[in-house]
Amino acid sequence: MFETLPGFRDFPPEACSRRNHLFRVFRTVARAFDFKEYDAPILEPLDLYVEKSGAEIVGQLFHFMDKGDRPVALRPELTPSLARMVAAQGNSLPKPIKWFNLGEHFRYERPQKGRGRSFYQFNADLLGEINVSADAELIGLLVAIFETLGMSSNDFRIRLSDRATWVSLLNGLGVSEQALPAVLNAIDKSGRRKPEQTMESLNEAIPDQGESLWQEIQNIKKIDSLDALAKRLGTLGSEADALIHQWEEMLSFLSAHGAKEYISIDLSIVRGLAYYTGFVYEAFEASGEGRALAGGGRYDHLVQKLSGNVDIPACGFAIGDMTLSDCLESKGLLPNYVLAPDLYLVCGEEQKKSGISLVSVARKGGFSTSYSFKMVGFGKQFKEAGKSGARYALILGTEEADSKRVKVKDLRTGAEEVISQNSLVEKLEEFDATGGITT
RNA sequence: GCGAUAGUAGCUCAGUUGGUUAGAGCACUGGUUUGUGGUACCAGGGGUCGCGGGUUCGAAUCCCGUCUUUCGCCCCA
Repeated sequence: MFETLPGFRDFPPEACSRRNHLFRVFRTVARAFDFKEYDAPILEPLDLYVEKSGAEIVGQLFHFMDKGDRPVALRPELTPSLARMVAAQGNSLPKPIKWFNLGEHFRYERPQKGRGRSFYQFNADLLGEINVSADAELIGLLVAIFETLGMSSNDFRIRLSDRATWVSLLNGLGVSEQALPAVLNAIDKSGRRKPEQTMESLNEAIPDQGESLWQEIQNIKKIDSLDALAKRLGTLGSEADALIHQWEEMLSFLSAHGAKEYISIDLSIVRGLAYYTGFVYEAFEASGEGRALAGGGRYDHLVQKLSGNVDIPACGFAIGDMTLSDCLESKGLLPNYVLAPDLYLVCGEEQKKSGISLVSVARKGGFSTSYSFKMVGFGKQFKEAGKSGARYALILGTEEADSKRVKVKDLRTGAEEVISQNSLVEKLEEFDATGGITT
């Protein structure tokens, strides 16, 4: 027997329909925000990812040499492909660019709760706009997706932070430009590491000041309101005014989006990646347990880094399907879908062929229809009709066939009505419009 | 890559100090039923007990290895 590779999943119909439910919501809400769907290759040159993330990334990729001796990798993320695409079309694209994608991604990592080697991600990015209203639009989209999936403010929260604020605060603490990436990285990890480990990392970045810096960082991480932030920034002069203004703008835009109730100001969010430049955020289940449901932020210089010539500001976020499915399931928000036809044909052996012709008419009229492939009795066929979950049985015996009619039985109410075969589709639509057949 | 946990039918699980032909429920298929359905009753199919080796007269059971699952570490784009 063969099994799926570790970290990969099969999707039999029920699981597939649950997955497609997520996809449907992603697409519908993204369109409501006027984001355009795009796609990119699943297989890319290995260097595309090395360029962005460094050589260490290779160990976490599915990669191999193709038959033309090209080093290639299954995509672990979409941003580099997006940057290439945007850069290729350069300045000819009207701004802002609002694009989204829904696709499978691959990472060669140890499978764990909420993390596999193959997973689906919804990516939304907004490029060519520097104003915070763009960042707010994306968080608005994220919130709208979660709300459409049935979650409320009791179910999830978005922790909002700002890299620019961190950079100013750290500058104020005497952290040099060169040491910044390492310090930010240590801050990002500090939430899931022992304090000693963080201090060690900080000492490496800034010799002998790790301990005092760690004290300050812990204080900053506790900031959870605009007032507290303003107080802390107060010592920085005019730079502080600009930062506070950005925060105020952001929060008032989020209010306008109806997203404010989901937002927690939380400076402990930094995100591991070096390329974030502005607001960053992560969505979590309300209890704070588990992996992030989604994450994103502003990355104003990444496109230039990857493309070499086109400089375009950008922000975006991604939602992974595994943590989200787990979360929705635990809240009973992933209903089991009934994959049922609308109609089921019940007929005598003599009427099989004309029955299938009738089925063909119903199908063209938009009604999903099944029938038994075997010659079995009426009783058996009714049993199968019931099991199929169909709303109506189409009954075609000698009585009906002789008079070019067909009996329609509402399998929920048990009521029946004999109608002309010519009017099948229109009568079925009528039955559905009035809530079925009643006696 | 490291540590822990588990693996018996499609699913959930029994299986005695090692002892005859490995079981149950659900699911599936067929029948009771050749014009009225999901119930009921009856029957059936389906297992190299994860895989490989070892101990033993005899292994689902004990030992070793290996693969896979789940959880944690590392990492988390």
